[in-house]
Amino acid sequence: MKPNITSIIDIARALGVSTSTVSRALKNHPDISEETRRRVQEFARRVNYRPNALALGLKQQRSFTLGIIIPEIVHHFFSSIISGIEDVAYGKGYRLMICQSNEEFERERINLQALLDHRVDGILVSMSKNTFQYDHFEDAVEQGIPLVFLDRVCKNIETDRVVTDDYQGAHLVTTHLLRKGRRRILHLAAPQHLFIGRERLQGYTEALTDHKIPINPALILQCDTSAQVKTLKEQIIRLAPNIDGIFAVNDFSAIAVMQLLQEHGFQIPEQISVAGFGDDPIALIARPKLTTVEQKGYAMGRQAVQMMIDRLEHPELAGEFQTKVFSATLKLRDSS
Amino acid sequence: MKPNITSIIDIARALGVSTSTVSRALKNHPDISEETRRRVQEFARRVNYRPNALALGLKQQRSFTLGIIIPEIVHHFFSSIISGIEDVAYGKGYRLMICQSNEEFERERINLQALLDHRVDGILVSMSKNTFQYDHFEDAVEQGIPLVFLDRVCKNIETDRVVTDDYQGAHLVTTHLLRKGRRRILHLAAPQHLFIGRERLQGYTEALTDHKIPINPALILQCDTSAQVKTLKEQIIRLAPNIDGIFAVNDFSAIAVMQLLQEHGFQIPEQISVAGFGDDPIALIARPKLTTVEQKGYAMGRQAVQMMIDRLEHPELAGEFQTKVFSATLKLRDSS
DNA sequence: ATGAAAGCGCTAACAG
DNA sequence: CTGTTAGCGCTTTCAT
Repeated sequence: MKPNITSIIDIARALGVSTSTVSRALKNHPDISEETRRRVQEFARRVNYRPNALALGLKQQRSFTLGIIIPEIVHHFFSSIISGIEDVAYGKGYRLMICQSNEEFERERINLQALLDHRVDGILVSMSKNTFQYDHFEDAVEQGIPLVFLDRVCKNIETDRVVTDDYQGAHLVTTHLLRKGRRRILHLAAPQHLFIGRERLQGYTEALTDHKIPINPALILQCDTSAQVKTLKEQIIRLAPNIDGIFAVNDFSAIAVMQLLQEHGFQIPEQISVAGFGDDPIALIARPKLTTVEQKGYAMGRQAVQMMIDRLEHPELAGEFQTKVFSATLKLRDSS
Repeated sequence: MKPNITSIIDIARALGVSTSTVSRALKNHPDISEETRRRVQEFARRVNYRPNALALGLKQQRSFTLGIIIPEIVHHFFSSIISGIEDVAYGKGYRLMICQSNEEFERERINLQALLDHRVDGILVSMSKNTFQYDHFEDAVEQGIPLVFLDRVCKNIETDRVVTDDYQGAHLVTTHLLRKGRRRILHLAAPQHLFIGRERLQGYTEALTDHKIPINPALILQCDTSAQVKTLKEQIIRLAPNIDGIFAVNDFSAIAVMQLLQEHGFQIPEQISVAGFGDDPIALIARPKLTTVEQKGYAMGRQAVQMMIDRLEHPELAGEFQTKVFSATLKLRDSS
């Protein structure tokens, strides 16, 4: 930040007017004479004047910057969310500060604080897997910073939310497996303190119940990463001969388990049908192509900022908090 | 940004001292009495005081924020870069503003301007594919904002750079294919205005030349996305019977072409060996697993911020600009 | 139609 | 050891 950047003061000095005149001329204030406005704007353009966003933010108590905290940017779902957010945010003149929690609570807390320090106008959050306490979110809300939770929502905090209908998606895909004649379906579940984990498990169990199939707890494993599939390798292989379907809570574990089974000679989908959740691009790379549930990350991101900006720009019609639910659709492919 | 956030002024008022005393006490200035320091710090902690980064930035002409412009966050390579950047930047007290150009020049220009408006201290850039003019970068440099180019460097601008040894990587993988006895190797190339495109092509051609194999221009196709593989489908299939190897400029096109060939009955690697570049996680999902060149995104990101922060914090030893080259290593897998 | 002055939150030179 | 003052860049009353 070198001093050789032009400020409103430089322009004022150069043109022999006051800074207030320059300020007004620049934003087409009606009080300013045509002549002065022209001179100022022309000069500003010539010297490539750009307002200092820091000064603006300080003055207006409004930074036109939004914060984002997501678990891991490397996951396609989250990066799609970011793209969605970015596309509408930029269009409306907002900038973004993006942080990753890396699924760590402490990092999430620090990130949140950093965003507050920078006086962002609002924060979009997808909670880390390892967040079990919520004071940091409460602090933000108390300071008057609106939050919008995305996908990984925090039920203990009253805010706007944007989620996938996880229950419905899980029900949908489990039902699909059942219709294919699968009866002994293994569920690779997400941690149960996560709302999405509970919802997807419930979709699974209720679909089974709808088909009068008793729930077998031995067929519910907590296993939501490919690394965990490796860890639980033995156990899964032991189960394999006795199952005919798998519903994994995301595509990573779905593909990992599919490949594990293939290495052990199981035919997918002939012997075991496999389905995932999320429709990550890898679902199309895997062989067989993975049946999965589409989750509309990009659209969810757009929706989330939309709600945020509405709230920021129309605090009067604040009203109640909203939860926007995106329904999930089945992507039928070759693995089931 | 509600006014109910405590400022240094509130603390001063509450404790009956001046704001400068508070400011000094907070940063352990030696002039302040033990007693006052304790009182101030205690109070600050109690009311959860946090300095306003906007005010700080304005005052110190230094925002402790870095900008990043990358083509697309959804690509694993770029999100790894971001993770690397983030990990060291946060450790050193810098925050990040991340922007995507979506491979559009105009978006890149706008993003750059937005970052300058926010008075970031420096900008890390990986150029868009469609950037053919560089005035926006020059402007930044002229304003005294240091740039560091990452991977997609701009040769026309004098700055620090962090790159993969694309030439060497391409030479390595092509040589590998040659050693496997492949002689008619198709190269799916990146656009030639990109430095990486030229370097990888050159690695390919020189490896062939080293083996006394004449370059066949018909075996060089510009095709660096899976979408383009689809577009060039017919042409590729027509070539297929006459080739025995493929070196693709990245893993997306490598896998797309591999799957295209498989659908048309070609055996990989028996009939045609395929190799990519980048070592994206999809290389391990594809079947056969893709031979590729590892590109150390995370490490490159770390290196790039490191150089940036060094430059910012030690302008005195500014010296010449540096280019840090990461050598590429071959990931031998089943597709070759 | 324009300018002077105050203030957003903070720091630092200068005074005492 | 502490306070006063000025100023970072900008907006906005309030005068004129």
